[in-house]
Amino acid sequence: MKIQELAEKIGLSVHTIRYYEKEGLLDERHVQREKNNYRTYSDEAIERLKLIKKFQGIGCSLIELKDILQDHDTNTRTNQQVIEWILQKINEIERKKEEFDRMLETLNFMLTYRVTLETDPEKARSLLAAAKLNSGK
Amino acid sequence: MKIQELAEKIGLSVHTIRYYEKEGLLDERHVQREKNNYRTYSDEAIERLKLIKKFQGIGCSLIELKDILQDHDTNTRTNQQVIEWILQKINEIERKKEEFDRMLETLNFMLTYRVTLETDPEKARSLLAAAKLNSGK
DNA sequence: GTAAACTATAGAGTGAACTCTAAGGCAAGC
DNA sequence: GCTTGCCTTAGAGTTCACTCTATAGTTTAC
Repeated sequence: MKIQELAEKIGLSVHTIRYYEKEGLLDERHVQREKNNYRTYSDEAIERLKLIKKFQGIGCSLIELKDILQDHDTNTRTNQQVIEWILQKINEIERKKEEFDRMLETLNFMLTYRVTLETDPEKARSLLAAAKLNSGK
Repeated sequence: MKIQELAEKIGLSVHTIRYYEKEGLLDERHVQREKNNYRTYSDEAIERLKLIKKFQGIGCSLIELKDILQDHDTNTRTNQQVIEWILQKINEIERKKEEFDRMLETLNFMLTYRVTLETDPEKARSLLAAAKLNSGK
């Protein structure tokens, strides 16, 4: 498939896809050239780009991904190093999930405050005051 | 308290704190000027900056935060709009948590693959092949 | 009283990840 | 065969969130 088709399939711009290639995130398994110099993408390219998007979603940089996503036979990283990285990422995500839970609590309080403000501003202020006392503990 | 003390307390640089002020994330409740033009920060500034850090951790931009964190009496946003924003954020976080769970699955698979590769490369390749079949379903 | 350490400002520089532009080559439809 | 649209490249521009520099004024410690 050609670049635009791929772009539409995965929701990236053609610019971004070419940029990722330039940054070394795609290799010959994902993209080849035709006689006219046009890029042709394999189905593996779809999977690869989806994986990149996933990893980006959890806050990985492109450089990090480049290092890690390379096949085991290219030896910029040893298998042990990759295992270390994966374990670390798993840990990071666990911690982020906890952070999200704390954030949900904060947002829920903000919501209660704002909703109360609509109907009973007096009560809202007392909620705020109570929260301040709690935070100061 | 002066800027450096605040910076040390919350783990930001003095540059960043001044930058946040310039971007409208702090107001007179958080920072005032002394006769010598030095900034003095209230305890509320600590809370505010901690909150900003929290929100940043879940991927909010500073512009977004500026809009939302302003007190209800400043009317760039109505209370209803803020409530909408909070509900949307809660939703976003719930979805992100799901994404994290899927990501953990992916990472766990990658880990299994890499660990297997250490001891039994043949088996590792069959894991990969099985995964490809599954992804194509 | 002077040197070191802090404060202020304006504005330049950085790095990541795009995003867009210009200038040209190929391809498909009429 | 020509227009429209997609493809190529190199490289410039953008945005975000800092981060740093230069220059100058103020405060503190000895």
